Amino acid sequence: MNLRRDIFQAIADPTRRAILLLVASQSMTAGGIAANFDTARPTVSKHLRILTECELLEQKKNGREIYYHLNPKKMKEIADFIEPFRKMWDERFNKLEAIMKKYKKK
Amino acid sequence: MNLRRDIFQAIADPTRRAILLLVASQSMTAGGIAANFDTARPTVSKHLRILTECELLEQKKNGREIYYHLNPKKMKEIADFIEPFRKMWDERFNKLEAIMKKYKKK
DNA sequence: CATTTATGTAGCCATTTGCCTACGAATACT
DNA sequence: AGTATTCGTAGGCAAATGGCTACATAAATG
Repeated sequence: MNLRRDIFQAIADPTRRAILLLVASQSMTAGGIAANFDTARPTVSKHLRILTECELLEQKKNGREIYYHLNPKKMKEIADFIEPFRKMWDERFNKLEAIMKKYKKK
Repeated sequence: MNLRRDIFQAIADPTRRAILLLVASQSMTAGGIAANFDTARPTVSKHLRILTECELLEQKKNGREIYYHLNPKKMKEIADFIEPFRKMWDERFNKLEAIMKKYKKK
């Protein structure tokens, strides 16, 4: 399981999306994360590796435990992709944009 | 090439993301879309099928031509996934939210 | 120091993916 | 009618994916 390591590929797997949501609020150990899934621990470990390699997650070692936490900057890259489409459905967004323009002028 | 047809899987492929961006501003025919890529036309056709099956694209037949156009509602589903993470990087978003609250109160 | 605990890695396997070359179906053109 | 054009589908293939069972490594624990 190598090659093709980009955020979109990473996000494509349901388990990996679940991991991201799980770690969003607080950092968790590899084991703690794995405990939330039915798949074998090494399988989750592989998912963590993929998420880490594409920098959606970051590690922080603490003794023999490894904590994983989200990297918001990388999450933003996904948002950036859909941003051009946003105006196509979100009127509220346009309204806010308009307000923001006024706000900046002041 | 069957099974597992969801937006995230669809978005995972670079060619398919390019197609979405291409069709964003205007609807295009299958051939017109394929002309923008180096891959064989049937390959692009398959990508179009996948995007259509997961409802990111919609077809509109016109004679022997088939026009593809974006379905913003489905694009929003991707945005919905990252929405919970947005506050982690976008201060501007928070600022706008604050302003919006005031705005609504009036 | 031997043992348990927390993780990652190796290697194997079935399934899925993306791509290509025919080929088929339907509509337009002469 | 016969031919050209626009598309989708079938089938085959190499590579990637996700999962599992050992096994390796490294840090706590008794």
